[in-house]
Amino acid sequence: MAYWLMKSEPDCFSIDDLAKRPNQISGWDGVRNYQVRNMFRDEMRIGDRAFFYHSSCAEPGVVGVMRIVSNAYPDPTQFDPKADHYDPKSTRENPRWLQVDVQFERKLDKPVTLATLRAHEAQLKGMLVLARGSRLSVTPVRPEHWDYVLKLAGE
DNA sequence: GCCAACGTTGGC
DNA sequence: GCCAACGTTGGC
Repeated sequence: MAYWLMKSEPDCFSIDDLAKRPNQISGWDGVRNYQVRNMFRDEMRIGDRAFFYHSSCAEPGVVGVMRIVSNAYPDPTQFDPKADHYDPKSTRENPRWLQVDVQFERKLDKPVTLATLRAHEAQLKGMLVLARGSRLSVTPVRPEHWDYVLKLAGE
């Protein structure tokens, strides 16, 4: 089983939004980055765990844990002219963008803010979300980093 | 709102 | 294939 970190702007889709979905499952749609698409397709597997990370907000950081519950499949929003992430160059015969389904597992008792992560940079050396200029919305997390972040959350 | 960093596009 | 222009991300 692999570990991941997945960013979302809480104004757009927060961990509480995920927890309120039927069965607490949602498609992780809207990804329009080839590296992330390839990770969905080639590396992510059902049963993997992911941190839910709130970005572009007052307190960016890790706020909860979720589970990957589907394989990669075409993101339907790419075909919808009214959707924010509509891609006119993508077709149903040859879809360009993929998504996976995620299921809410739990919120952290104590969210781990970006500032806290940075304060522990020595122990989290190599964690991609801390890398300078890192903009990927989905990144792999090493098991030792996963455990350490949970420790920072008081677990 | 600013701006650094980075990805994508498209002319050549 | 190069690279300038442009768009996006995301912390601050």
